[in-house]
Amino acid sequence: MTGKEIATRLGISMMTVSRALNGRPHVDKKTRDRVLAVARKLGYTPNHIARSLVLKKTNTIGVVVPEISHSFFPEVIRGIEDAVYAAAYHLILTHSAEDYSREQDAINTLESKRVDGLLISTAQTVTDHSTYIEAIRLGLPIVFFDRVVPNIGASCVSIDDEDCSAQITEHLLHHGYRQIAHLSGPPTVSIGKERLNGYQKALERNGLKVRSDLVAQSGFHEKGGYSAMEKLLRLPPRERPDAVVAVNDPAAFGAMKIIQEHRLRIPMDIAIVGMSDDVRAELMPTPLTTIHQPGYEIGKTAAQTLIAEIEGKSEPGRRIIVRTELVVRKSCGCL
Amino acid sequence: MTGKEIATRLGISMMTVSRALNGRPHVDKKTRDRVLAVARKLGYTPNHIARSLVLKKTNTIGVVVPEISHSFFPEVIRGIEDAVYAAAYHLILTHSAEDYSREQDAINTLESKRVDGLLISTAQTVTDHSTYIEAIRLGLPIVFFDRVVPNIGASCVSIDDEDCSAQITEHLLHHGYRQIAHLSGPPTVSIGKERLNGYQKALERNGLKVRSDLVAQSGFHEKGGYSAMEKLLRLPPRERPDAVVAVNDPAAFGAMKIIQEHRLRIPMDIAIVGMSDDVRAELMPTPLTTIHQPGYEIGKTAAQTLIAEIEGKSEPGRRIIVRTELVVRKSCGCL
DNA sequence: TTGTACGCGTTATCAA
DNA sequence: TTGATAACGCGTACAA
Repeated sequence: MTGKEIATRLGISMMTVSRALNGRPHVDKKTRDRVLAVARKLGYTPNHIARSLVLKKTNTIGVVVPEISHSFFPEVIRGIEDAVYAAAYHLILTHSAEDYSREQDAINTLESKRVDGLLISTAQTVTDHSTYIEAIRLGLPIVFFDRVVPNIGASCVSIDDEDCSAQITEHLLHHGYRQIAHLSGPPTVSIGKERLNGYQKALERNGLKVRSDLVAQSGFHEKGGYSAMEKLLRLPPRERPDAVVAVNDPAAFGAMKIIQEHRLRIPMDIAIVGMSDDVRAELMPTPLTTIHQPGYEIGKTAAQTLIAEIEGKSEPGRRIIVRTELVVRKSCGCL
Repeated sequence: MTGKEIATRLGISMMTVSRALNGRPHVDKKTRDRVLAVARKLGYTPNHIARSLVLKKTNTIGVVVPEISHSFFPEVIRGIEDAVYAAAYHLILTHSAEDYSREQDAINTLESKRVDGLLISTAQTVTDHSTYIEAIRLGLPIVFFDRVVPNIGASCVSIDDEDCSAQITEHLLHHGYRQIAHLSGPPTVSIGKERLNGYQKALERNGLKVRSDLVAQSGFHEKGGYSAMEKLLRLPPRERPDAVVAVNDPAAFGAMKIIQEHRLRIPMDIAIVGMSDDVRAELMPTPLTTIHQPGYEIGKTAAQTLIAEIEGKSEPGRRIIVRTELVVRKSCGCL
């Protein structure tokens, strides 16, 4: 079913059909009604592919996430979907599985599919930003979210990672902990670096030295948290941490597991805090103190920002910070 | 950057460029190398829109899920994404937010975008199947997953809901429970109906009558589970259930909450089981016995089935059952 | 109000 | 091995 068929069937021109179907002016009401009637009867479906080709606009945005199934990103995607739906856009979803070359693959195809813009949260293994820069140079708007790449001309939507990390570290300091360790994320990813910075600055602001033996790289997952914590527990008793700031909740879960296997008590022997407020955080044997990261809002804001840029209503290169909230539970020992 | 530009720049025809770029035969090796070199230098990106228009093939499938953020569907989507990526297809994601008209909207746009096939899990409020039937009639393959619509010519991938429900009900029966209640899903959705059937059949097979006062409609969410259970707890003590089969884990969580508010003990006073194996199930104060639903596998299988049908390698109308597993924890009282 | 010509970027077909 | 032509379905610009 094409517009042309409707046209010949009605003995009118394709143009009139097009105008009628799109609710454009300059078409007689009677003609319009006849067109709409025939269209409905014949089950006409407009062909967005053809339309996109001539208009050079797909009303589609491409999304690249590093991971689909861990509670935070689904929330973000829901926020994106809501914003995108409200603006009558659509969403091609790809995931990089934390793999750089797969991410590049995704970006290339998304470009081939002529999406109007890109929403990206970078993979852990990303080191080179040339793909992003090239896309931007060619006029394809990009908005980064959560794991962002600032200062290359793209807008970024995230929480203030450094500040969050400093805030939760200071929460521990104010409650008397002095040997505070950090389970750090991959240093290649923005949030890994910034959360480490926040942790260090909080210590320094409070007159403590940063001890490098108290920083263990865990990555973002439970397994990494487990083994990084294992390393810290091997320190001589007097040098062991009395509290731990994990780069995110899953890493904290892994750490909590091995702490318990060592028959140490949380928070009495070791306090621990996370970041992200995973669904599981409040259900742990000792509920986890953490920072709530509003995934839905991050997604929605990122999508709205991107669409505004696509439509020329907003300039690229903005840095948008979404507000977070400290959620105090039992694992930090102050309740 | 278009193929035509490469052609004029090299003084050859567009067709030769096309052949070279797509690795087709009948093009001189030297010519091919020159084309590829220029393409790279100029940053040429093939235009899938134009290609799709002439080929009548987008290599894209549309996915409609009722809900994005609740642990099961993200798993499914990850499975879909993996299968789709492996077959060099892409994925347009939409969500219906359990709303029928929004689902129809999504299907219509997906048709307009000329996706090669549809992967659907129906919204709760769906009553009318004509949109699906019409799409199938027009030659657009559909595969339903999880919440399926059998017997309309589309393949369905799901667990055997009736059997699962019967199995977990019999697990309770074998352990001596006799007044078993059911928190049921919406009767309009396949899994709601079938799980109710399974529950009833299990009772009947074991010589028990189904008591309608022990069936309370909870829907799929925590809140519904809470209020449905509230109703059951208002029964006179002797008529109260000694065990509960919830239609899914979230409904069970809601029920557990009010059971505890009534200072009743799980499983001593009331045993309870769920279905779906939510991430939170094992972390509840009393870990929940449930049936593990392999979301990743459901998604992957559904996508593979759809792609096979798109490519004519498989016939529609198949009924694929994915294996499940009973996960026994403390809430059923047999540990 | 309506219609005509042309173009969007690509591929299939057939001829050279 | 190469190229010319037509076609995919629609919208813009202009003319009638």
